[in-house]
Amino acid sequence: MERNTKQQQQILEILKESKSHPTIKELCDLVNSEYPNIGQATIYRTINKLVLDNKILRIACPNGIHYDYHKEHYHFYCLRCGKIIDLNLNHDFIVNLLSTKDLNIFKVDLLLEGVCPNCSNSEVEKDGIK
Amino acid sequence: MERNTKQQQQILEILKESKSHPTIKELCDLVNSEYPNIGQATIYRTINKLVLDNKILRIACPNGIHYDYHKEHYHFYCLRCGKIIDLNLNHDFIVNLLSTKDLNIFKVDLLLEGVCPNCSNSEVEKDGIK
DNA sequence: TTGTGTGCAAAGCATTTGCACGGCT
DNA sequence: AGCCGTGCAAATGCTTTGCACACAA
Repeated sequence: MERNTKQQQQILEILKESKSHPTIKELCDLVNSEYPNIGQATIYRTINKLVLDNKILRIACPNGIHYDYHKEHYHFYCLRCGKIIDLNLNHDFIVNLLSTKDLNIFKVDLLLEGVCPNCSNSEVEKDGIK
Repeated sequence: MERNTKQQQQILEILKESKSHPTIKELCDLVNSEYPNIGQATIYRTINKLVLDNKILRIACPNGIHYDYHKEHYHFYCLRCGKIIDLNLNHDFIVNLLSTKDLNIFKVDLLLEGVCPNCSNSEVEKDGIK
């Protein structure tokens, strides 16, 4: 039977409170700065379980995997600064868009890539994406 | 200056001819079965370059990264059998859907996850997704 | 001819795993 | 009390890198 341990609650809480979309490494640092005795194996095991249980989101960006507590929204990845911006697209609309197919859609994984307003406005590297 | 080597052409050709959406490992096997003396470092370097140059697609699935020669289409990942199915969604439509934002969209990364018709019809594991 | 790309092997990381112990239930 | 989850450290596996050589330009 499945147990609800203090560590799992604490890890989920840290991710929930994090404003950013941390990578595993960043999450380990966040967790360990508050709870130094949680081992990284536990963090990996917990995160993997949470993803499988659909309790958190796994965002596959060009610069690696990020995690997000909130669900039912999508993300934009800035190719210049790497910032991840939350998008409030209508979830049902997108699912409807795809429901003409004879496929049972459980999950929509959508990541937009481009240049965020900050980077668009900056004068640096205006000659193109690298 | 950038060189156009035989190895790069051969690797791209193998990926182009592959009907599936191979992982790096599968691609290495495919390439080496035809060209045994291409080293895996070369395959990694080539693939990474091709992705950066937007010549091939990098599909981040729950079971790992897959690659695809064809562009301008999207994918469905079957949570049961892991098969990847090409979707012919209208690219412009999806981009328009998102263009209301003040973001410069360069690329749309869309992966649908669910159960494919094959797996839906099969009697096995009909009690749910694992 | 020149310098980038390749092949090999080793290094470097990220992630997983084995095992003994701790603590939910 | 029983047993799943944890912590530690080691193992594993994937990806990158250093270096000498090959070959495209």
